[in-house]
Amino acid sequence: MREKSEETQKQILDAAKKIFASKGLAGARMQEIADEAGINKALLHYYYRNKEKLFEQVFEEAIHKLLGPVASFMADDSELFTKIRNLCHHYYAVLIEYPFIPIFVLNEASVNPDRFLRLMKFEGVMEAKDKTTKQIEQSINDGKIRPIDPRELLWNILSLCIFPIISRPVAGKLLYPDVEVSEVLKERADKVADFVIQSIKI
Amino acid sequence: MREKSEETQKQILDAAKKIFASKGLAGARMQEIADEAGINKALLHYYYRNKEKLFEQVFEEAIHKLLGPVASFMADDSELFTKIRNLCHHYYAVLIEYPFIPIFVLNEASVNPDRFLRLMKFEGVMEAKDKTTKQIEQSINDGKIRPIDPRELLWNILSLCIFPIISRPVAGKLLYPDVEVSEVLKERADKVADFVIQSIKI
DNA sequence: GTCTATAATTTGATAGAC
DNA sequence: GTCTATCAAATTATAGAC
Repeated sequence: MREKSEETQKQILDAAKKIFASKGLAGARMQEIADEAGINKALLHYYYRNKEKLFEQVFEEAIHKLLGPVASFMADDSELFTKIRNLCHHYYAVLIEYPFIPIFVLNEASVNPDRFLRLMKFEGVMEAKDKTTKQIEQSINDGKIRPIDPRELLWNILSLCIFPIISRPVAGKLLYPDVEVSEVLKERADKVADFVIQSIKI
Repeated sequence: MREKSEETQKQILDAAKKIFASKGLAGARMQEIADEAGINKALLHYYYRNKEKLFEQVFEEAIHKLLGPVASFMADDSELFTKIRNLCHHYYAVLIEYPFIPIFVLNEASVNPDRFLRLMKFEGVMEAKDKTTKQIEQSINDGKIRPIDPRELLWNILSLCIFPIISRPVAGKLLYPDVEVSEVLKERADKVADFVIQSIKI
């Protein structure tokens, strides 16, 4: 079936991504990950010395996928409404694939906020944020959007992009009992962008 | 130091609250809870037969504090914008006082959505939601607000009320490095209500 | 590289003295 | 009611054959 190590490695990472996503770090079982990858525990440990290392791999890859583009999107020269739309789409796309990121980051952040802050600085998020902040202020001065604290606006966008992902299991059952929530989420990026733009446009 | 069982019980519940909130059910260790409570594991098991039972106790108490009043607010007969404002204020008021509840609930809800759903039904959240949903639809038909899927609107309000609380440590450092975030949060309820109403009003 | 079998460790839970 | 000591089960991790 499988011939190469690279192939197995990918299977492991995909399996780990899936299990970590639904169970979290503590709740995930190495056996379950091995099963999902179609191999056994021993081989899993052969590829990744321990569970912690495996998680680090998946997590850092995920963070990079999330924050790298966020910084790029915020730092580019597109018009404000376009930028908001791009940001929403990106957040939803990545977080649907790595839904465990927010909860894990938030858990860690409550214990050690500086660790995540360091990662954000490394990815260039701070400068990107400053640039977007200036852009928002400029848009207000130009009479393009109503007055609003840029920090407030950014926090709102983050809330509307991230919270639905982490609340998906319960909100899905509460609000969308008869629909496939993953489908709802896919369409939600654009609707959230609309919601934000509706709120700030003159 | 301790004389009575009631006192010990409270210490246990407070400790469990704290540990479960930061580690989740799977991540929490009975030893750690015992340490935090200033007792030993055996005594912990004397008060609560097993970890599951202890968790149930803490979880249900937290849910009740959060959802009971929410259901009342949603079920009352106030006008839509007033209701939105009330909801935002209530969420912020309660969650500023009990900031551990959301992470705690979301952690577990991701793993076991049905447990949370059962509690929501018990607290009467479903009926309250249905009533507010009808109210939103009526407001759209009356031309009072722009067309929007009620589920989408409710999910947005929840996001804007809950996410800032759980992201406070990291968002605070990112967005408000030189300000006291607790002060920002206190004023935020009204601003969030404004943001939502601005987005949906005609 | 991949497997089976097993060691080592963690941790929830209990027995029994005081 | 509270403790020390210990068991039993679950789970991570490794040894060693192929």
